[in-house]
Amino acid sequence: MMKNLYNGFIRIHVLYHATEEQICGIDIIRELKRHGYTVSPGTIYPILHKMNQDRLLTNHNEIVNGKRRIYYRATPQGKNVLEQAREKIKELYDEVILNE
Amino acid sequence: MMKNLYNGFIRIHVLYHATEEQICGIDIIRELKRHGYTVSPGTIYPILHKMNQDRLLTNHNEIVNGKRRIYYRATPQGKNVLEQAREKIKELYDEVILNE
DNA sequence: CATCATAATATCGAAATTCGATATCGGATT
DNA sequence: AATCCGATATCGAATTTCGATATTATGATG
Repeated sequence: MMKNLYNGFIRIHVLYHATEEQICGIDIIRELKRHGYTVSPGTIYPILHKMNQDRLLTNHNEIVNGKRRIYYRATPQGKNVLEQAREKIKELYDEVILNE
Repeated sequence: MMKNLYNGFIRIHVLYHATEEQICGIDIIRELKRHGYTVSPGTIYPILHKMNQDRLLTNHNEIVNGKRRIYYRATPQGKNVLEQAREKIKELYDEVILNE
């Protein structure tokens, strides 16, 4: 049950990083691991595809070290969704952390 | 897509309130509305049942104003899950809010 | 004591999502 | 052109989602 407590968290992390810099699937898996989330390729790629399809992320190909990578960046719409998410995070924080 | 960004947030709010006081479905719908989340009965009751079944919440009946209410409180396990969630929230906050 | 009104909860079920497992792709090296 | 391997794509059974709808339980009414 409590696995999917954090699905939204993961998406927000992705959106945030895609705002700061261009990211690819492998980068994100590593980045999320740093945050304590272990996500497999079968998890992250469908997320990226969905967010791309929903116009929250754009993508372009690059060759790095002889390997093809698909880099993603947040679109204006993606940034907008992130901004809304920030409000929700602040509120959750105020309620659950500051009142503890 | 972005509706289910906040599913986890809603569950955490529920868990938090169930730690502070006893809550019933109707209370939660009102409380979540206060936080900007509009959830219907068809959404909240399955959530409560699931969390109850997963031993994060206990329940007991009460008659209030001639109506039966099922009140929920967080179990020790539920409080534990909330505690873990707090860590994740802090981390998300540090990353997404403080670095903005 | 039936019946109604209503607050609160329960259930349904088609559609969407989840994610580990597995397959595929594409460039480099030899 | 064969092979390797980092990176991405796909599969699909199981689970989740949530608006719509039904049911329940209690007090009030006649």
